[in-house]
Order: sequence, then structure tokens, then C-alpha cells
Amino acid sequence: MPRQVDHHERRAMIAAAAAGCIAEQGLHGTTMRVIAQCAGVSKGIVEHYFANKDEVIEAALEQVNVRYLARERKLTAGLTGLAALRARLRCVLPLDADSRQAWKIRLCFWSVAAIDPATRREQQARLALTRERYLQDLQAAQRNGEIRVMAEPGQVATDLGLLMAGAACGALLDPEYYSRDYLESLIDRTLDHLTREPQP
Amino acid sequence: MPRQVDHHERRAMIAAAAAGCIAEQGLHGTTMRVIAQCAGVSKGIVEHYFANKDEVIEAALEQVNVRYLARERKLTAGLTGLAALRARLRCVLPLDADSRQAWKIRLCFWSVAAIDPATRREQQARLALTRERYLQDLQAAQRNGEIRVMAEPGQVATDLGLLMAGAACGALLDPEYYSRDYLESLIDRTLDHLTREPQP
Amino acid sequence: MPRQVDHHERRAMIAAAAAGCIAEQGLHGTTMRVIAQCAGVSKGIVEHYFANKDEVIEAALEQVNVRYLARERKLTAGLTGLAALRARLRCVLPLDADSRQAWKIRLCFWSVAAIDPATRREQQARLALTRERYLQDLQAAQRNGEIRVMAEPGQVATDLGLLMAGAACGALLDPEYYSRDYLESLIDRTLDHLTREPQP
Amino acid sequence: MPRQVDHHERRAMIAAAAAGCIAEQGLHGTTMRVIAQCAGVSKGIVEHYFANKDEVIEAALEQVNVRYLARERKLTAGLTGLAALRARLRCVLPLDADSRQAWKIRLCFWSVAAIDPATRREQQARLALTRERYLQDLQAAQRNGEIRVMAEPGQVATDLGLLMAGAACGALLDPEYYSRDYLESLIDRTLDHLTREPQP
DNA sequence: AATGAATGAGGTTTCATTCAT
DNA sequence: TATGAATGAAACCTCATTCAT
Repeated sequence: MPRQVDHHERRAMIAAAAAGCIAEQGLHGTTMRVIAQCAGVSKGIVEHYFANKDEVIEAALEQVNVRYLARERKLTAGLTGLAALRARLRCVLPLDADSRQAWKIRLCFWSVAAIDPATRREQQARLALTRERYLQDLQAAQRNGEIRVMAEPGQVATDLGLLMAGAACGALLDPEYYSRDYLESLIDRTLDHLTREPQP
Repeated sequence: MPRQVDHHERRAMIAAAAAGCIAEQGLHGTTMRVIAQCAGVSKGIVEHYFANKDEVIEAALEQVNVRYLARERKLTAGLTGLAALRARLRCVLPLDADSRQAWKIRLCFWSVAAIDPATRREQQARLALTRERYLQDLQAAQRNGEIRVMAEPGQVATDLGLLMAGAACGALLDPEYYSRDYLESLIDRTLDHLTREPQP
Repeated sequence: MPRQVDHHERRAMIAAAAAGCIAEQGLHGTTMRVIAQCAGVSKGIVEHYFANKDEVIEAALEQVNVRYLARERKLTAGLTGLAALRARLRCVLPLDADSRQAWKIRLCFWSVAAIDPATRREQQARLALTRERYLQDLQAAQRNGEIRVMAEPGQVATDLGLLMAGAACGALLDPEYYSRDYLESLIDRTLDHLTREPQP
Repeated sequence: MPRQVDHHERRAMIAAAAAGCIAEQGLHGTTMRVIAQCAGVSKGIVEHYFANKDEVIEAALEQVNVRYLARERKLTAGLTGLAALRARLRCVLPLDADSRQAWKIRLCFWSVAAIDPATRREQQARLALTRERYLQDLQAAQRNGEIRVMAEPGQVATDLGLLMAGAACGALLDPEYYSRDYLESLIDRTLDHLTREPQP
């Protein structure tokens, strides 16, 4: 009878430790030994639950994204249209420590994605899903009459995604200049634009 | 007398090779051996011209930035206000292979900057200078009567910088979706916003 | 459970191999690869048991000194005064292969100590402890009435230490001239001096 | 017509620089580049005047010894017997900075000599010559009636050489304990012994 | 399941030495 | 004569990975 160990939970624990390492020391500084130390287990354990380093890293990213999506779902639950979009944007920008950590990790993968096609495809899918959720909110807001009717809501959703990406990068690079206040006002100003009547 | 070699030019050649390696293989994949191979010299030569790997990497980034600034200056020469800003934005976005390479390298350093304070400070300075140039263009455009007078042009310049950063990231991650056409239309639409009258 | 290996013993084995290398090939010739070969293990194993080369070297010196002290204690056990001192001097001088090896290693560290303050301090402590043991023997010999009462036994102990150091150096440099017989007669003559009455 | 450069003087200058490097940074730290820097010439110049590193090192040692002998000759000029011996011992012990430097270098070579037979033979010759000079002084002192007549003056000369070697080592390792005053008193006490009548 | 011993590839860096100018 | 560019060997060290227990 094998010792009762929740395999899945153990994997998650190690992946979480790896995510912490990546956020603190970067993808390169995150060695198997460091992951093991962070997780408080022996070096071999990590290899026991994951075939190799790449798997650990992949699991870490996966976990970060899953947690992010869960949080977004929770914070937008019951909301629709502009309110949902506002909540979504507040969720995506690095307004707290958790989100900052998630973005640090995401940025590490972006720099890899610029080089590695497989990683790039994963990030493309993530971006597409994010755009889609923005689009749904925009369309709902239009239906609700909260914002002016736009010719191409998809384009607005796309632009919105890029602005958020840039804002997150800025907040990581210069947290004092692109402060929490700035980020929140950025969301407000951006959404305000959508409510105004189009100019002739 | 020593062999006739332009020391400075030779350094620049190696730094350029290093930049190419970073863009193709990432910061981690850019080993001294790879740099030497790319530059077509022996491994020891790289150490002859640079004290260590960090110096090569630093020189590569420096060179990328210097070349970018030279190109921006050239493309905005003789222009002012909105025209200068438009040229500047077209220069910063990855619309051609050179600019794409520069952004790949920049992204590598951003992921390092999220962790290393020294790198972060350098990038903060770069972002600040970029914002400043946008601001100058905006103020000139206001004086020229090309755009509506804004309450806070500094904020607009800042937002603009973030949008460009996000667009560049997007273009690296999904060059097909965030295509050259899309990026150009993004610039146009963004600048068009500035020319419209403020809503009541 | 891990492979059954006595960690401490394994470290000691490698340190002993390193000591052998130092005695045979000098501090500079003792590379990690050479140590590994001498110890009959792979290069990485040495790094597994020691953080870096310095630690191996340090452990080797430590071991040599510990073994020397153990041998001295054993050979002077039960002895006191002049007999203990004689045994001690016979133990310190390179009269056999083991002691010769120890002195070769010591000499390597002396040449480093002449330059590096940290190493120098270690050797100073070793010299001080040796002088102290000589002094204890001399004082016991005085109490036993074996030797004439000296005004400054501390000075005699110090002189004795220097003479032994010089004799050891000589024996390393010219083992034929400063032969085993010569070294033994040196001890005898030196101790004989102590038994004689002071001259008026 | 070649530029007028005193080949011999240039070699001596570089050898002197090398000697300084050895005394300051040890044999291992004395790289060709460091020697060149110390000498204020280019790296290639050193190789131009010496076939390889070993030759530079050898020349440095040679120079140190030649200078030492010149100094000893000068300080013992016109002296004989005990006075000459006293002057000789004061010259050999590291009582000033120059002599300390010479001993640092000597110690480096001793640690090499313990391993390398060729170096060992050189040092053996040096020790033999030193013993011989001590012996000459002792015999003269006996003839002058300055010291008691000894059965084996050669043995006393040998012992004296070892004591000086040990004292020099001690002074390098712990210059505060084996101070200038201590070294001078050591010489005085040692020579005093020789003047006393042998005990029955 | 868990540990950590063992391996070897590969990275950075230092260095003696050769050689073109 | 003099310079420093160029090379390649070898040093230390890190790390992912395999494996015996």
C-alpha cells in the first residue's frame, strides 16, 4: 500500500514554488535545486513529479494563468457590460502583489516567446482569449446602452488588450511612475472614452 | 606597431553579433561561444575586447538603443508636431525587421529588469526619455493648432508610450494578428483621436 | 532512502586525495580534475561534497593538521618534560614519509600566507599553539630538574620552534644533506644544550 | 639602424618588475600581463626579451639572489670572524623591506622546490653556499680567538643556516611576534653561545 | 515515495603563447 | 623594436539528469 500522498496537490505545491522562484529570480535563475529548496523538498522529488525542468516551468505558468482566470471570473461574477469590463481590467493590471508576480512571470515567458515558436503559440492563444472576453463585455455594454455603438468593437477590444499589456510592462519597469493610482485612472479614462458620443 | 585593427569598430562588430544572437536565441542562449561564432572570431577574442560577458551584453543593448535613436532622429528630422509624432511612432513600432530585432532584445532586458534593479533603472530612464520626446511633439502640435488643446499633455504622452509598448509586445508575440497594417492603423486611429474636439 | 554513503568519510577521502595532490604537484597543480582523478571519482563529485576548490584545499590542510596533532598526542602520551619534548620534536621534523608530505603541504601554505592575510592568520595561530606546547614541556622539564632553570623559557620555546621550522625546510629542500640522521642529531644536540649549566 | 636600447638593462627592469609581482601576488598571481603592467611595457615586450614565462621568473629569482649577495658582500666588507658573521646574519634576516621582499620570493620558490627537482637543486646550491660563508666566518673567528674552538664548525654553520631559515619563515608569517627586535636579539643570543666555554 | 550520490556537458573566464604589422 | 590581435587549452563552476538505495 503506497503512502497516501495527493499526487496532484504535491505537483501544484511544487509548481507554485517554481512560480515564486521565477518571479524572484527569473527563468534562468530558477534551477531545479532552487525550486526544490523553495518547495522545501529534496532535489529528486521535483524530478519525481515532473519529467524534467521544462515540465515544472510549464506547470508553473499554467498554474499562474489558471489562478488568474479564476480570480477574474470571481471578480466579474454577476457583472455585465461596462462594469464587468472595468472589473476585468482592474483584475488584469498589476494592482496588487499577486498580480505583479503573475506579470513578472508572464514577462519572462514573453521574452522566451519572442524566440520560441511553441511558447509564442501559447501566448497567442492567451492573448486571443483575453481579447475575446473584452469583446464580450463591450458588446454587452453596447446592448445595455452603456457605451456608444462602435463600428468595430473587435478593434477596440484589441487596442484595449495592447494598452493593458503596455501598462503592465510599464508598471513592472517603473512602479513608482506607473503607480497604482495612475493605472486606475488609466482604466477610468479609457472607459470614459467609450461612453462619449462619436464626433462628426 | 600592432596589427592594423580599428579597436572601436571591432568592438562594435562583436556587439552587433551579440545583439543578433540575443534576438535569435535570447539572453540565456547567447553564450560567449555563440557570440564568437556569430562574429566569426575565436572565443578568446571576445574576451580580448570585452572584460566579460556582461560587458558584451551591455554593449549590445547600448548599440541597439543608439542605433534606434539615430534612426528616430533621422526619420523625424525637419518634422514637427503631429508629423514628427507620427514619424516617431512609426519608428518605434516593429514595422520592419530591424525594429523587430530591437524589440526582441528590449523584451529580453525587460524580463531581466523585472528582477534586477540596475537593469530596471536603465529601462526607466529609457522610458522617461521616450515619454519626453512624445510630449515635445504633442506640445508642438498644440502650438501648431494641429490637435485640440489638452489639459494634461504629459498624461497623454505617458498613455501613448504604454500603448506603443503594448503594441510592440503584441507584434512580437503574434505578428500575424498584430500585423504591419494593424500597427499602422493603430497609429492613425490614435492620432486621429487627438485631432477631434473634446466632447462636452 | 539515499544511497548508503558516509558523507563525512567521503569528504575525508577526497580531502586526503587533495592533500596527496598538493604534496605531489603543489597548490597550483592541484586542480579539481586532478583531485577527482586522485580520489577516483568524477569531477562533479568533488563539487558535490565541497562548494568550491577553496573548500577542498582548506579541508585538506585541516586534515593534515588534525592528523599531525593526533600523531603528536599519541607519541607524547604518558611522557612529560624532556622526554615529551624530545618525542614532540621527533614528531614534528620530517623523519618519515607522512611527515614529509605534511611539511610539503605546510610549505605551500606558507608561501600563500606570505601574501594572503587570512592564510597568514591561520598559520600564526598554528605557530603559537606549537610554541605553547614546547613551553609546557620546558616548564615541566624545569620542574622535574631535567634541565637548567632558564630565565625566559618562552624565548627558548620560540627559538626552538624556529629551529624546527628551518630544519623542516632544509630537509625538504635537501633531504640528502639534512638527512634523517642529521635531524635526529640536531634534536639531541639542541636538547643537550638545555641540560648544561649556564656559564658564568 | 636599430633604436638604441640597452638589452641587458631592459631585461633587468622587467625581471625586477616580475620580482615585485611575485612578492606581492605570489608566483601564481604573477601572470605575463601583470608583469608587463608592473614594468610599464606591453605584454609582447616581455615575451620579446624572454622566451617564455619561466625565463622571466627565473631571471627574477636570479636577480633577487644576485642583489642579496651584493648587499651581503658590501655589508661584510672589511669585516672578519665574528663581526663578519654578525653582519652576515643581520643581512640575511628580513630586517628591512627589501629583505622581506627577497624572502617572500624565496619562500615561493621553496614551495616549488619541494615538488620540482630542478628548482630544488638550485636551492640546494644556494643553501650550500650560504653554509660555506658561515663556515668561513666561524673558522676565522676561531683563528681570531673570538669564539671557543668547536669540534665540528661545519655542523654549527649548518645549524646556523637552518635557524636563520626558520627565523625568516617566522618573520614572514608573524611579523609582529617575530619582530625586528626579536630577530636581532636572536642573532645576539646565538652568537653569544659561541663565545662561551664548552661545559665539561 | 523519497533521498542525494554521481555524472558529464557546457558556461565563463584566465592565461601563455604565437603572429601580423 | 614594439604592439596588441588572435588563438586555444584549461581552469573553476553550475546544472540537468540519471540512478542506487
